[in-house]
Amino acid sequence: MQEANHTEQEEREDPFGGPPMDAPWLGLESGNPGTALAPGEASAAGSPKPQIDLLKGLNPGQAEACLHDLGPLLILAGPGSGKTRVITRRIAHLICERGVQPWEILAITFTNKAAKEMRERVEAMLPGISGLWVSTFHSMCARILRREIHALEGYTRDFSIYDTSDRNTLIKKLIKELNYDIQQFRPMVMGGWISNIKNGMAAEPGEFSLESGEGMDDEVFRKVWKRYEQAMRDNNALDFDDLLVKTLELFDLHPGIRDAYSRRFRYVMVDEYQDTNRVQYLLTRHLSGHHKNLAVCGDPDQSIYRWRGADVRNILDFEGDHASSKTVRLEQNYRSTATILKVASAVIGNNQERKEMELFTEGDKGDPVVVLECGDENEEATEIAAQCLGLKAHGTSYSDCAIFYRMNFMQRALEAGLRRAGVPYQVVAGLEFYARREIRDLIAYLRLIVNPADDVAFGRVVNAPLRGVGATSVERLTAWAADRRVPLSQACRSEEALAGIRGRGRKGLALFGGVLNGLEAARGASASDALAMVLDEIDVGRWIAEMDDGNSLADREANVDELCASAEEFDRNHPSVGLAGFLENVALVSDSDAAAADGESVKLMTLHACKGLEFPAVFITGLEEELLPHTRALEEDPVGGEEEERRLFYVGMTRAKQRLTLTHVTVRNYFGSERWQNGSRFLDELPADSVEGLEEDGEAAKDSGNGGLGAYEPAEGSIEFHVGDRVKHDHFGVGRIENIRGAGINGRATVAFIHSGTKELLLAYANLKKVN
DNA sequence: AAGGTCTTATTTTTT
DNA sequence: ATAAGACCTT
Repeated sequence: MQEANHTEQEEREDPFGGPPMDAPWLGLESGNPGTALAPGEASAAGSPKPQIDLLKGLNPGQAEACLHDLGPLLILAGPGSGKTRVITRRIAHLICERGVQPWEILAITFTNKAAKEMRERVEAMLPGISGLWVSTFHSMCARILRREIHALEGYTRDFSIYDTSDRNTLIKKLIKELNYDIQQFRPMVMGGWISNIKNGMAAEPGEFSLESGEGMDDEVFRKVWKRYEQAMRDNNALDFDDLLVKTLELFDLHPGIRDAYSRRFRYVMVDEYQDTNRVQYLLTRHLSGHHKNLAVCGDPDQSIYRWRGADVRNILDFEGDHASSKTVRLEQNYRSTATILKVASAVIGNNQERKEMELFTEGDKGDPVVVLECGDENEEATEIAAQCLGLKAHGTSYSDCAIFYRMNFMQRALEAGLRRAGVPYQVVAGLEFYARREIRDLIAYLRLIVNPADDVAFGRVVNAPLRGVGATSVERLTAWAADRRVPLSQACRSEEALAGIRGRGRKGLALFGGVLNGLEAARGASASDALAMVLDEIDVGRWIAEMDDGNSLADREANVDELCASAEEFDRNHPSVGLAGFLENVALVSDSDAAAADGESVKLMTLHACKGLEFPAVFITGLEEELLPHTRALEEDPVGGEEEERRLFYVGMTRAKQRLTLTHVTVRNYFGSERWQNGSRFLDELPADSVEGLEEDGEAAKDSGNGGLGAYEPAEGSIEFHVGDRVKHDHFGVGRIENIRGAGINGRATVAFIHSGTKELLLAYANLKKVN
């Protein structure tokens, strides 16, 4: 529109109307609005003074990366090499020593959690700083689009952001409308393809060979895809991939807009660069295109999201891609023992597609890595639980322990084992708050307020609470609305549309129309006010009382309260941003870091979820063929798949600071049936001299049981206890065994202590001694 | 429009 | 084994 006329004009005003940013939707920006220094003040006062000496404690490589000024920079950062430190110090250095203004720096991370951490660390060094952009690709794009999307045909700044499930809902509807069988053409699969294409995994839909291999499927797919794109436009909605793709489109179509951004960002930094996909690569290129001061940081060996479109080549080819780029290797590790590092390095050394790295540490050698073979997954769980108890007894906190697994189903047996042993645990990641039904419905109401064209949101709530509006009524309404190219939220308030619908459905739709009318007033309201209006309008109390999912009313009430609280908090932190900002926050900022409110508990997570974390004691379970390398990864691509699985294993191992234990079982229960498991090929890659409990050449080299290290071998089974024995316990004193149940590692004795009462103790840890 | 039965698929997950 | 979802019945 106006932009089209502008494009030839090279100069364009700063898209932000001058620093600092005027719409800190997502808290992307450092500095909170209340205390932020106006940029004028900052420059008038000269460069801000850092709280610490910015180069203090940095090793030569770190310092070099930190001091790098102009031109492309590749930071190859091994695990535990202090890369976040380097990035944050470099930001501070640019601002303090080189006179760079905060708003001239863009730092991109992969998760909101990482962005938050980075922002906090910069703020700690430079209190009061404001205007710095630290954000994820998605948040950044959402922010750019809110400002610029009117330049793209068919969208307004009130666009909705669809998550994966919204996307699938829409695709399902479209497949049905096209009269295809959703059993044959699964919405999820179709959605996945669309996403893959957008992420640049395939340039054209035709390049996808579909499983059934028939040309028909390809045609169906194209039709659905096309229809989907149209529907998204009609709904004024963008999915996660669109956020990036549309921004790219915007830059391609409107060089003036692109230039305004790339001029503004004198320095661009991208963290976890090994996980960028094609679209992110192109965005990065555009944004850093003017000044060419692009610094990327990452580790090819930790690229584990290929299945999601990440392309390691982006980092592997960085040097070839950017003439005169400088490369810094961060190879000193500050996390793990020398032994763990040696083992991990040996394994990853088997990968071909990588950059050679020589990790080293000045730390201790530490204990050998322990390999444990267990009978089945229950024994595996019990064994690990036992080790956790043992570690605890020796002064390690439960929160210092973490258990990783390749697949989620393995979580169950582990949980059960920990519960049996009384070890407190916490599953990291888990189900998100916003995935709950009542929350999703309320969000859909809010979305509908901001973006009346959002038919998916409409479909979600038109009959929630129940108004007697069924599939037939909605279909009728949809047909009417489609003819007139009008959104459902408008159609349901049209007399004419309702005339074509009979009975309960008509009444319900009219009722819903009334609700929407009542919510008109919420349009310009703050998040919490709008939410309050929704709650009032739909009579929440009755609604959640009638709801019949597996959850208790109290849970649902608590969830609603929590949503209210988070809306209020958002309003407090972002005054004058309003409802649209809150919705964006909800869509893009999953509150997984809020769930990480740890405590004294062992952490359970998938190998993917462990990236970026560290723990003194790490257990990696399921080192078995088919599982770690996972069969499906190998099927897709035997070589690349194996390498990616090896990287996954490497990421897991390098989380460990002190102790690393690897477990595998002989029989594992898979979806109901038992499966015999062979040890993982990766076990053969462990250097024997640094590992304990490894089978030698297939012979079951059973435990040589030498104590000393990680395995707190429970009393070695050497001491036999019987009912009636007098025993001594370090803490409880002397007592008599009343009962024994279970055997081996599970053995528990009920002991009546003279001074401490009767206790049931796990023989494995109680460290009981016989006394006469 | 709701309830009951049957089928089906179950890597990894952020945004 | 299990759970979610689709289909069919009332």
